[in-house]
Amino acid sequence: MGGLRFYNTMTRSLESFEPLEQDHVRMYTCGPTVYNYVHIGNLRTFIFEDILRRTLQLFGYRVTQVMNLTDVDDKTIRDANAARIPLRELTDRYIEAFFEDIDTLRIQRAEHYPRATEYIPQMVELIKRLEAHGHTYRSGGSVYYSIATFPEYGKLSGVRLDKNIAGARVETDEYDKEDARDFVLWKAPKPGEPSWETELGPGRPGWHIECSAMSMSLLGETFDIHTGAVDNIFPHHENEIAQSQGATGQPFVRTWLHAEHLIVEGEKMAKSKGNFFTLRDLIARGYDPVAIRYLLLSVPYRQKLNFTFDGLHAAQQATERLANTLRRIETTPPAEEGSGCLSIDAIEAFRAAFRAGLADDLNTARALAALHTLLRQVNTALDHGGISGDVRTSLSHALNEADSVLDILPAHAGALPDEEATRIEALIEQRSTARQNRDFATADAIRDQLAREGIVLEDTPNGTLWKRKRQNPPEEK
RNA sequence: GGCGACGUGGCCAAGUGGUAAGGCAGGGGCCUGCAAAGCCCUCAUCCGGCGGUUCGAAUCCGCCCGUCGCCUCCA
Repeated sequence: MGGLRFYNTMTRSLESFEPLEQDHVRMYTCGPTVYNYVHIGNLRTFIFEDILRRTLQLFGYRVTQVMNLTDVDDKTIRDANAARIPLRELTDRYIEAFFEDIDTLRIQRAEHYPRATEYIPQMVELIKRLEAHGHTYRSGGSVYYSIATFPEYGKLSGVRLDKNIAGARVETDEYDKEDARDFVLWKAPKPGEPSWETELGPGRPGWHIECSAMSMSLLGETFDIHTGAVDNIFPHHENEIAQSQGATGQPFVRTWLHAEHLIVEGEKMAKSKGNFFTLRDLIARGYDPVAIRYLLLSVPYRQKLNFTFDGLHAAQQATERLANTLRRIETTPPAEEGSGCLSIDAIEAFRAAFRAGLADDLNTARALAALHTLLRQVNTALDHGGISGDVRTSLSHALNEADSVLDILPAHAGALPDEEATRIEALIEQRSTARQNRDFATADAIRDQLAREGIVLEDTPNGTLWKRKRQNPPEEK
């Protein structure tokens, strides 16, 4: 175990990772605000968190991951009101859609998905602790955090609020803050907004408090890793630190990891630019979820990821090639040990390179390069000496290990002799007979017919294989 | 105005002092009845530009040009 290195936003440096508990990592990953379908930018971050989680597991750690679901905020309230439905109905709908989407992308489930509205008592409790420590003030029925009482404020982001007021947009303050830099912990009730009766008075929570309350409730006052996208660094995570450490006096988080943004065709993704995509949009255009996953994980998380349809096409080709090679391995009988065979050394070199890539701050590009190199060696061996039974077992283990993190190889579907497959195989049988009789016209007619149905044939020394061709997405502009 | 990231072949991208991984696309060849799949060869004398440090830099320093992001609720 061990050997992992992560770039900690707090220290702005690469650090060796050691969890507080020897074999156990506790991490909090900022989740979605459930007022709409998640977009591919959100998913890039979730996939980074998935790779993080799986890498920790690969390196022997038990992981407890919490991902919050923000189900009360300005936008959820706005959209529920617009649709004239209860807030809960709106958020239930998009929570369900969220789980569908992460399943589609093979993102592993976290251990906990707390909803903000179910942690109101914990938030109130936390705010009371902050009050007891003198970090807050009340005004107009709201409770505010006084930045001036927390000297470390700004340490994570490097933002110095006193220095960048000029030029920044000046917010017209809807509430009554003493200082423009302060932020709200508890919002006074407003007409048309949900409100909770609490010891703080009626109202609803501010955005930042939920993450402090839920993370500490489920993971303890100090835990190992906190993640999100770069836009969360300021003010969200900065405020979380102020809230948590202001209340407990203990360090909040040991390692902060932040994913860079995804941009589209070189530009920030925005609904107004028409370059805004949800997972559902891409699936509807015929793209394969595994290709989308591949693309989103292929660029290391601290790099901006430029999402393009060319890139998605390339990802689709790459995943198809991986699948083809895997199929070759499975359908080729073991060879005798000999020259031209795949060596155990090649597999061990791959395992080392793959793990080294991930250990280096989740360098997925390096890990993928190692995988591609191995699979080329596999194909070369298959074309020449072959793969012996023993080597094949090791290969299989190594590939499973890699895919336990990447999850981009096709699932072993097993033999499923449904009617469709039976019919196709009967046609292939007819074609084989025709080929044996050198009746290529008939053979090709059968192949063409199947091709029109989206079935691709491959004649190999071990018989004719078939696969379903992925529907070719329409050309993008 | 403040803070920050980045600029490597047609596209994506690794590499942070020792002489350019990997993928996609392209070209040539092999295999095949023809395909498909796969393999082999090929594809950056060069890493935004100009200086500097060094025996040696894509990698360190300075300046310039360019792109992108954050600056109170956007992952």
